[in-house]
Amino acid sequence: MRIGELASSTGVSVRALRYYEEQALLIPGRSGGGQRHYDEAAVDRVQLIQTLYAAGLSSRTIHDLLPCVDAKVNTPQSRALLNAERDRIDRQIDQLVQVRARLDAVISSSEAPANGCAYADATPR
Amino acid sequence: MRIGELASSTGVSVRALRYYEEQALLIPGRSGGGQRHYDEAAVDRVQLIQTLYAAGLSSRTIHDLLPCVDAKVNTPQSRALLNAERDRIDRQIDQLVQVRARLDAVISSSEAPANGCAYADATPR
DNA sequence: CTAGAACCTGACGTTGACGTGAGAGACAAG
DNA sequence: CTTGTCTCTCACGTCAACGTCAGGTTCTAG
Repeated sequence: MRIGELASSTGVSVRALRYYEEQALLIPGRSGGGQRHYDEAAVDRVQLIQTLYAAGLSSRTIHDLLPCVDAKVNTPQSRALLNAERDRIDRQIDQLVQVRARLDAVISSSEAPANGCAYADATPR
Repeated sequence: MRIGELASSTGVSVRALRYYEEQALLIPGRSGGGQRHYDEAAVDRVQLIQTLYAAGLSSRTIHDLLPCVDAKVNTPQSRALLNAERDRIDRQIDQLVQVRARLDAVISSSEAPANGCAYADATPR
């Protein structure tokens, strides 16, 4: 499949796919006149990349981790990287849980009907 | 206290504190010659701001939410914003938990001693 | 009063993950 | 063969949360 089809079937932009190649995350083949050609597996790969980006990983980290996720290479460096990222995500989850709890506290107190909360006028910017 | 003391007692940079003021997150008083002057409560406020930034909230969102967290105002708009951010954080946590699980799977399989994992040569960039 | 540290206001630089044209080539349909 | 759509490669623009440098001012210790 060509880049446009992969883009529409994954929901990411054509520009993003070219960027992934630039970052060596997803290297397509080339057909005759130089157009990119992706196989079916690219769909899952793109979705994995998007998931990792959404988890806050950088292109560099994703590039280093993908071979591990593919379970093809396994070096001391890659294990260290995996553990480091796992710990980072762990801390990030803790942070988010704390913030969520704080927001929940504000929400429940503000949604309690007769708790004396005053309505202020909106202050648009 | 002046900006330098607040900076060192919170761990954020002087530049960041000026930026917070620019974003209307923390407005200090001014002394005579125009120097910023913060009260003690500013320390907690700065730490709250940092926490919210760490949770991925934007300056704009934090600006809109701070009055709610202060529990002083309570409008339909603010409640909608609170719920929206809470849901966003919820989804973000889900994402992170999934990625963590995936990394854990890779880690446990790669750390299993005799599983036939091959050592590849490092591919530095 | 004076030196030096801390502070002030612009204003441009940085980083990452793309967005957005510009100008030209590739490819399927008729 | 032509037209239209898709694709190509530069290459500059964007946005957020600051970093950093310049040139000038304010405050504090001695």
